[in-house]
Amino acid sequence: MNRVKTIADLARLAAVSKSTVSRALSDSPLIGRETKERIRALAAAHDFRLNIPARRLSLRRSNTIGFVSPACYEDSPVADPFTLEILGSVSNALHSRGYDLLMAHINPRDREWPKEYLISGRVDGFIVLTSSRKERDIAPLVEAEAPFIMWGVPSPRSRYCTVTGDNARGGRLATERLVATGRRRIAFLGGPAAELEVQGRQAGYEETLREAGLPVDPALIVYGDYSFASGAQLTPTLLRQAPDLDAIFAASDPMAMAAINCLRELGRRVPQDVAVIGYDNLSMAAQSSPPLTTVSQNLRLAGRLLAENLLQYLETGVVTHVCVPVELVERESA
Amino acid sequence: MNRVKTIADLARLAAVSKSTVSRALSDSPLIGRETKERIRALAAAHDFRLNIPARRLSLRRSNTIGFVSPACYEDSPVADPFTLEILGSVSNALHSRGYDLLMAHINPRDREWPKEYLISGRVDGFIVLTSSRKERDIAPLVEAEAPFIMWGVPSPRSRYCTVTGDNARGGRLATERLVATGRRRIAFLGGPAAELEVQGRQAGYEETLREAGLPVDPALIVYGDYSFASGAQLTPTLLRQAPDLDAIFAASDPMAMAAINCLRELGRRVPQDVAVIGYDNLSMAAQSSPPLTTVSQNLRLAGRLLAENLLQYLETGVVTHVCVPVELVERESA
DNA sequence: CTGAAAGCGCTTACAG
DNA sequence: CTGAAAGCGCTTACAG
Repeated sequence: MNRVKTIADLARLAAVSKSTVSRALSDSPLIGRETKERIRALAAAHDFRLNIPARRLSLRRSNTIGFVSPACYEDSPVADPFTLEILGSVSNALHSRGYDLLMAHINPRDREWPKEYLISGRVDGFIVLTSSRKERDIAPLVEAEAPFIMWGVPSPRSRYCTVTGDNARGGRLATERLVATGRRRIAFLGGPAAELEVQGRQAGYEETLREAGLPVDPALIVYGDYSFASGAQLTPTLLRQAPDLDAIFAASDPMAMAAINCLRELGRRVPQDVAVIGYDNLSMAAQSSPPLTTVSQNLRLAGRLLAENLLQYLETGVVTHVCVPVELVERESA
Repeated sequence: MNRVKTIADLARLAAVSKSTVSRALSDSPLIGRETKERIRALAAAHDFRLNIPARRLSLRRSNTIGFVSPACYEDSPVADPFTLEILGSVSNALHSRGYDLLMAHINPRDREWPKEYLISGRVDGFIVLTSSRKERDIAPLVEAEAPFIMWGVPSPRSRYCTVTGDNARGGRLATERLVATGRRRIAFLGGPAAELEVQGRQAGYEETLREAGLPVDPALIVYGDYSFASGAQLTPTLLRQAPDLDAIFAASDPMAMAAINCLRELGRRVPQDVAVIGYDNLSMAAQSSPPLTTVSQNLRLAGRLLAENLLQYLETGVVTHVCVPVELVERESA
């Protein structure tokens, strides 16, 4: 028995036309239930799969989304655990909508990459995760008029879709918890100062301090880049500038863990001497020792919204900006 | 000026046939240098890109590789930093050979996924990274006769390509370092006991102990799953079974960092009281505090070999098994 | 060196 | 409800 490779083969077996097979497989209402079932059974029996490149050519649509992240930068890939966690939920959401997920390979010095993927029909749009170098990665997309959605706070007058966390509220929740447990010298171990999400969290942090009658002390505020490395580097700085600090609100879980590590090395106990709160609730947070109290962004939902709102944009052209809710996950570090 | 979207448009502009345009763009030796340059200049001027789905249909080859990893399991995606680091180098290597990288979405309870990607022509082969559930993920691939390459030690009588690290040597290098610095009660904080790579490392560990005249003590040996979580969970066990341990050789950098964290929490200093060595030299290793001494597997090279050997297999059918060299990166934790 | 033509395997407007 | 035919945009054997 020779393999059934094309709808023509299947049509011959079923003694119908290619059109009918095509319609039966795509569940067209034009085809009678009985015919449809017969053809589908035949297809299943022969392990038949539609040829997808042919389908894409015919439909002039790739049903593929490009994932843009520093993990696939050409020169210096950045391995950020956040990327990987959100990648999983994006993949799930796209899969259930019948879309493939392509890792876009980016040369940050080149502005042609969106065209390379888009004009060539390899991708219908992009999901962009680019924590620290937003402008640089976004510009070529805007220039190429590429359909895309970004994780992060939109810049004013942006015409692209975004999904973001509620940063001001995240900053509030963390700071309120620290204030409520009696901390008075609370440090802000931030991400890049230029980022709107960092500013949002800082605003939440400062408001909460003021409401509690605590001063906002610049010596307690530093900016890093979300990485473990920057947490390890900045914690000693913080301790030097403010030896009496009794809490740290970090911009990411890796930063929080780096901070805990440094604090212990320098003889401070966590949470007794210094309470620490992270951000994102990555899988590592629950397993850290002590288990990390952290602000959860519901990355599962975030991934789904990134996928669904981009697909919706492709269909309708409607630009959406959504904000996923944020909650404090209380564990032992604060 | 209306967009130049197909080689037919370009052919009209250049006053040649579609065949000539196609050949010029694919750099065929049949075309004269002058004609070729003229056509290519025209293509560049109009931002022309070949339609890739059409090309794939015509060539009956997708020029796309599927990346299989627990990061995209349907039910419970696993965010392992190792995955992300190797993904970057795989992406680079595939890109420079003209291949796209698709994230395969896997339902581990379903054996159809390789066919779904392969028979439908979406993918020419797979790169498989599946640390802890090898058999389960490999079986459907073997069954579907899918071309693939795996990161890891091949099981006996396997007919697929592999790239692996030199585990026995990794185990030796780490243990030798610990012995040389005077440690006598060295714990093995392993990965899954059933894995050949873990057995390889353990063999290197035990041999080195014996050569140094030290006993192999079962109380010093435990098995986890490479994750930060399992490091955090098993370090107290180890300490209970062997309170006098003075070194830990961990199966991954996250495990090593979890161990350091626990040790400090329990009042042991690192490296003074207990030396710790990790595995993989992920970016976090250099930034840990103290900076982690670790066994480096050269993931850059590993990624390149995964890509190149798979492509070579697709061309020639030659099954390769290669082993990337391993070296000890000496930092401060041991 | 160049071109006309067939073919890759789908989808769908059109006709019945 | 079903089929014949055109079309999606490439590549390449064949003929010149």
